[in-house]
Amino acid sequence: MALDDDIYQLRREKLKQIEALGQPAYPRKYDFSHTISQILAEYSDKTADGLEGSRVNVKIAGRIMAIRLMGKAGFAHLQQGGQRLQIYIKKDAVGDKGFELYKLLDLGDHVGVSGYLFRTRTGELSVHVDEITFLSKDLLPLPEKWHGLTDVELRYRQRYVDLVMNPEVREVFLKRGKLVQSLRRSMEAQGFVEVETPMMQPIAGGAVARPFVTHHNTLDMDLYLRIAPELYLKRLTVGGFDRVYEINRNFRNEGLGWRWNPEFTMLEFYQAYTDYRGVMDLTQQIVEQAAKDVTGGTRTKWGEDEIDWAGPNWRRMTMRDAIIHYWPEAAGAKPEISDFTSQQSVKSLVQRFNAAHRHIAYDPKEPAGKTIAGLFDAVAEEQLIQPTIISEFPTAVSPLSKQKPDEPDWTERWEIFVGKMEIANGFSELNDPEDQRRRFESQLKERERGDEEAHQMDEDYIRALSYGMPPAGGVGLGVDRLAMLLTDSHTIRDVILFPLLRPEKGFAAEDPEDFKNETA
RNA sequence: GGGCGCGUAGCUCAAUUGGCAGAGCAACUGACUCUUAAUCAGUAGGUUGAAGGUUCGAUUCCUUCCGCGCUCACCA
Repeated sequence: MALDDDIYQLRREKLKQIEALGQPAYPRKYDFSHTISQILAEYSDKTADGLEGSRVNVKIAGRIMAIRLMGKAGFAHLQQGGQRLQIYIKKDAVGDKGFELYKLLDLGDHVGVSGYLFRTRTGELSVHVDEITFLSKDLLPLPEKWHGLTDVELRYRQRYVDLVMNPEVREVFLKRGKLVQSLRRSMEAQGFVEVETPMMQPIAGGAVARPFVTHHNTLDMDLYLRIAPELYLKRLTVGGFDRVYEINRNFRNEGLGWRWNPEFTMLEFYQAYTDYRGVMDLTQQIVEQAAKDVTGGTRTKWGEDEIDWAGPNWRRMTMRDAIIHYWPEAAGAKPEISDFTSQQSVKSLVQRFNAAHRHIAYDPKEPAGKTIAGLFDAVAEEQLIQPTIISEFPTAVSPLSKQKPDEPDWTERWEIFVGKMEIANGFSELNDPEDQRRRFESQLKERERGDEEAHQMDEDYIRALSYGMPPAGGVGLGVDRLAMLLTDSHTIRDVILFPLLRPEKGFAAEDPEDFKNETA
């Protein structure tokens, strides 16, 4: 981008000429009488005669998205609030100075106009302008007017331009806003209290992921950007907040992909005196309600498929049943429930699957439960388009969940899958401090085995549990992924306004080391 | 990180077998007082991502690098 190129200079020149006409270059305010959407809503069905009979005076503001000059008159389309309205400027009506100003306008400029509503010969609702006020200059040219901006990199880097040019992008983010609103409303309706817990944590806990590290100078300590708020929210249940939730960012230092961004938004909530089944039903309701609030119905398009969010369409099965159900024919006879009990039989399942289907990584030293979870991802996740709740996860991959009373290798935990994505995760919260210590210790063994993502020991968390945490169910819900599903967006970057990108050449940030030295 | 693909004017895209780098929109000048992808006449705009190589000649072929996209493996 050249800020000193010809068009930029030329438009600066025009801005000076506009000032010479007595219009400030960057005025402070403009008192409009209507938004464009209000006018479209109120007057779209009024006839030409009707508008002439009782004249409607309006004052609107917007960005010029199309402009046509014809000698001593002209048209333009103003865009505001994602809507467009045509204006008609006639030299006789706006005067010499007003018309001079109109001739100095460019695509992308902001103006305010006052006038009355009428219909043109072709019937388009328009404003017959009697006064133009200049509001702000667009010094850089907008992208081409009917293809818009399609270059994906530019769309993400210059989202402001993307939003001006592509109304469907604006729509996605309005829907995302409605989604978050709906989630908050559902939580509040159930008596949950919204809280904010640390983003910077001395121990990155509550999930299994690699964290980002940062440093606090005064305390001279490293801190982790949180990978989850979980352990803090559960401390709050110890403190007597029986129903708490937080909607905020988590940070995970992992790869990027169509459903992964290093920072992502999560709704996480904890409800005392219930278990995984209680929060399962609640989460299903919340999600179904969100679909209704965002889209107005319970059926949404998802690529080639249609997702039905209505209650009766939800399926529930255990992880083991899902592996059996979705077991590929090519991999031979379906597994039996008993195949999931011993290390040896799990290993042979993996071997059968790998031989027939595709290769999944397998480390014979890892716990059988971890292998089973990997097997589930490979066998079943790809098949789960319609809302499906998978329950009973291996204890080995669930260090914070309560075990099933009759099967200690399995936990009271579930996840919701929709459109081949995990969108929520909930469980009966482990509140026995001694059991929790043992789970952390076995995670530490995994860490020693080379699993960088295994959970760290958190002594203060165990101390909190030792004061007595009520029985509780807790849930994490991926807001970005739900937004993707409800807007038919097939990459997470289309529901994040400013996704992470490599820094642009020439726009590089200051070296953090320099900054450190300056402040030291 | 591996594999595949892409990078040409501000934007959207062309360029035959390796043979003069082009169009539309945007911009500039002029005409036009109901247009709407306004129209009409004219003008300007390029280190073809960068460096190197092959060749009489490279947007085109080769190598390296940079950037982007898709995809596979790990994470939600």
